Amino acid sequence: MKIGELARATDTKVETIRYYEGAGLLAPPARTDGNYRSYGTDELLRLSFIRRARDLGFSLDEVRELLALADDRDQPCGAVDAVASSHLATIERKIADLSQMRDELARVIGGCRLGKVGDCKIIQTLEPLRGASRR
Amino acid sequence: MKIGELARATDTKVETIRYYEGAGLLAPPARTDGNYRSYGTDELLRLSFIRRARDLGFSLDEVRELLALADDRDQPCGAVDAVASSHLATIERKIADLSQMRDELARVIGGCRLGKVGDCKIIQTLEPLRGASRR
DNA sequence: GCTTGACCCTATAGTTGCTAGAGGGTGCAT
DNA sequence: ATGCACCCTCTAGCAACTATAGGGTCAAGC
Ligand SMILES: [Zn+2]
Ligand SMILES: [Zn+2]
Ligand SMILES: [Zn+2]
Ligand SMILES: [Zn+2]
Repeated sequence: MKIGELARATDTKVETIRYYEGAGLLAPPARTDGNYRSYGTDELLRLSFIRRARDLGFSLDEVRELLALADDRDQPCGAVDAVASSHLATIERKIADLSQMRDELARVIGGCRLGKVGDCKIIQTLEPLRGASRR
Repeated sequence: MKIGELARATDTKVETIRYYEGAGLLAPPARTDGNYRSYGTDELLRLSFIRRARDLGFSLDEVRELLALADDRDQPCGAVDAVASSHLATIERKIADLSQMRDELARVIGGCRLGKVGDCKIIQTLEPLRGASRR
């Protein structure tokens, strides 16, 4: 199949597929006489793998690692688990950071009485030495 | 004060301060005879504002907007509230997305029995079609 | 008065993961 | 032969920095 078909089949943009090839996630495929990339089922499977991993938030480096690990089917899967678990920890850290941001931001916004800018709690919070609330 | 002092006072890297200047968040400051940037209290306050806004996750575009709004102290603060509220909504969307990722990833990892890669639930989840019909 | 070292300067490229464009070639139908 | 959808390579752009390279400045110590 041509790159456009592969793109439709995997819900990926054509440019992204070419980008993955340049990034070493997909091997350079066979070419037609007209120099078009020509893909088969293997590439479809590999790209599906990549897309699913990306949907789970894995970085391209992690995806590369997972792809390499997936090829050694008889090895123990501890390394796979390690990549996934450390990624999960990263996501949880991000959620924690964002939740703290959300709480603080919501608190600040809650203080706004929709008056003048000079009296706005949001602005005062951002202006440390001129306004009220310090932390 | 020189840029290094300002950097220490605001917990910002020197390069970041210069970057903010190039990005139009800080005006080009006065220079010494030796062509060193020379900052005063105004710049310290402005950079503190920027850092606090960044800590709350505002984009540089949003910070620019907030800085502009903060200057018109007699205007109503509705626009400030709008920027902050829409940013809060963005953060909440991010948290929701990441939480879904976390749940799915945790579920997948929970299925791993630490056997061989070929039997690993993590790998199988990423390889949608291979579980049934391989090659 | 000369060197050392901490600090400063500009300009440019790298990071992540794509996305968009320019400027062209291919393949098929009308 | 002409239009059109699709493909090609190469380059630049996005956010928000960060990190070099290759210099200049300034005060202290010998
Ligand atoms: Zn990760
Ligand atoms: Zn307000
Ligand atoms: Zn925002
Ligand atoms: Zn496993």
